[in-house]
Amino acid sequence: MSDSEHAGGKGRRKPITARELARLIGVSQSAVSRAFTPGASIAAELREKILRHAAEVDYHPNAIASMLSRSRSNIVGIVVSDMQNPFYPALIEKLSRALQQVGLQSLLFNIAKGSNLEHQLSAVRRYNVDAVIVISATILSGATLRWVTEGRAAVLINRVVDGGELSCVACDNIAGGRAIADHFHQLGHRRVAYVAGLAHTSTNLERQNAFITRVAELGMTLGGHFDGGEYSYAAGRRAALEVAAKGNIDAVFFANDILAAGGIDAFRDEAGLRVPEDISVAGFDDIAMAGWPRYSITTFRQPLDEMVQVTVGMIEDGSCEPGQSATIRRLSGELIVRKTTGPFVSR
Amino acid sequence: MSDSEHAGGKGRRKPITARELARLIGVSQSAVSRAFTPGASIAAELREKILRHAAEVDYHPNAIASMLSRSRSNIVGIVVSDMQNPFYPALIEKLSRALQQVGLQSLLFNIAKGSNLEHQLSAVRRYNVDAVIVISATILSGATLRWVTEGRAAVLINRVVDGGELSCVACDNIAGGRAIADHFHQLGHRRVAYVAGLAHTSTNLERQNAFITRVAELGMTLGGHFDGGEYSYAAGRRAALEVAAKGNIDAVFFANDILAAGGIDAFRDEAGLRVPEDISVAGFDDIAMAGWPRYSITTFRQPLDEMVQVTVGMIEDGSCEPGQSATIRRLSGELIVRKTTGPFVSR
DNA sequence: CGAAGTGTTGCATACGTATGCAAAACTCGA
DNA sequence: TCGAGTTTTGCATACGTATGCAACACTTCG
Repeated sequence: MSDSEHAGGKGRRKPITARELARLIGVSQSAVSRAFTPGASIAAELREKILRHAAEVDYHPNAIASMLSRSRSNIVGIVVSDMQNPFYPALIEKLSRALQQVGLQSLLFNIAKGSNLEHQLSAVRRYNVDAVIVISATILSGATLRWVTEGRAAVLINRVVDGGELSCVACDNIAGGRAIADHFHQLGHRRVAYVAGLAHTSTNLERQNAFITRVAELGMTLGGHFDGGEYSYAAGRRAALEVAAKGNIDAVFFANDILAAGGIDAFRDEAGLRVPEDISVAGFDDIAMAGWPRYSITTFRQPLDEMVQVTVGMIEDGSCEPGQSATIRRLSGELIVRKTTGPFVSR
Repeated sequence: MSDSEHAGGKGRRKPITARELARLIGVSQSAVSRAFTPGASIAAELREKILRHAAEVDYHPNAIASMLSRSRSNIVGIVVSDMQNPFYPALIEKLSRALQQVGLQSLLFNIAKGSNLEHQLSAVRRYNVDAVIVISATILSGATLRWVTEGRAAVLINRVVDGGELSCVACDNIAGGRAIADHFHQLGHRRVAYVAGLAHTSTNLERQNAFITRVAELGMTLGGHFDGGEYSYAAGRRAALEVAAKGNIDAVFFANDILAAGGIDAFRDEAGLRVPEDISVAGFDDIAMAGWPRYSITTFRQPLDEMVQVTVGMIEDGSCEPGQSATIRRLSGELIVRKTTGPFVSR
């Protein structure tokens, strides 16, 4: 039973290295490296020869060694904390695809809500990610700032931080809040309510303030302001029950679509209200489900593709590097009127 | 304007290395390494001293260098191709959390449906991931097998491959298909239909065959067998319209909940059928949405937590290494009866 | 007090690729 | 044919940590 190297057994055999391949062909290891480096100084002829032999012996450059040598990982850390809201998976999917498009991989840091962030942050740092994308409303601003102080490229998506040191990409929540208020007003509603997700998050504050301000400007009454405590279906349901219990509300703006979905179900099935005949409901984000007939939620659409494009652009051109002054990109969204809002009917 | 090293500016300053820290304290670089390695041979006293100084100068071990040195990355590649179905984000979230729990990070490989897999597979290989978890029904069996032949630890979730060379973790789809058939039969339905997602996937085949077989055993009639072409809301809707057009069907088993959701909406809103009075509907997976009152789908629940636990276990104990004989773990699910199925009413 | 045993530390090197620099090969015009 | 200019190639080293091995310190027992 010979144990020669071409045994081809099932065990994990050590992959071939650039140096071995080089010796095999009779060139230098540098040549192999250059053959796999686009734009490197190498004759086209030699490159092809090397690539051909590489394919034969199944050589793949070791990305780890490359990272160490170049002090660059080609990996982007994506920090997320809530994958239950379909908006985030949708965003992550588009992001990771766009990043792969430009040769970057996505290392997922799925941070648990309660646990100590410090420990998780240290993981982000040990892996020398080229950039960090934070897609989370729940991370404390202080900790996030510390990363950038640490000197790492970073982009916050769907969240804006005041300090002016972090680059952000977000939808124009102000315009969104106003648009919903205008829409309610146009339909004839006069007593409206707002349901928050997480009260202290920037997205919530922006939508909330814009909505409330516009409501006042238009002479409508803010009949209530509720806080779900989280951006979830269950929270929307709870808030809706409070709204229903309070009574005398024409229209409700939920801080996002998942809340709205929970709210709509609670109104219809638990509070005995018809939507939109008895009460109008609007959400935010325009997740896929919002377009389904069972919900058909009037909402403010976030420009997902554009957000992704801008974010990847910032990472590519280095404009989110710590040296640069932070960019804040506000992308405009779009009011999508569906069937959860309708004209006011006096009762 | 001095340019000294403590300038503390905003630019990305190079992180301190173990060797620098060592010189600073007056110990060897090995000592620093050992201080950060649990179980290494080092005096508790010295370790504490090193860790204290490390915290002061903000030293973090470079994970890249560690990977290269140990030929082990502590990274698990997660291969996904469809994040639209909420089942997958939910699974990924739980997986990444469980992996972090045991010190592993998740590198996300979000493979595009149409594009050439070869290119993406090579990325999986260049990063020396310790293991690969495939959570995708759409990857070709041949390509997947090639990875393992390549000699990498791998686990397939929610998909079983015949060759016996790959470890798999899956729900007992056979029992699920049977349970749905039994449930339909108990309710008095006699003419049933099946709606496939992707026809050639193992999950689909198992659910389908079990269902159809049991339907025959119980003396029911298979009134139709439809193929959505993908596991999506839109596909479910299309299939439901076909079912409705065909007519004379008592109950439909959709291959998963997303299909079922689309189907239910199409029955109710487009075909004018009541669910479950006119037609019963069952799904599979028990995604969060299936429990919402608007849908309240009767479904077969996959034991998500257990699947994650088993998968991480296989990676930890190395039982999915290429040398080992492949394990196939079948986890039992549970029929969840909700409101989309009801007793047969003669028409 | 010396020897054996145990626990701790440092030295030196390996991991696999990238790249500055110099040597070599090639091109082109005089 | 030779030299200047350009492209291509190889050499040598750096990247930062882990670890086998030997040296060292310390404990314990005879």
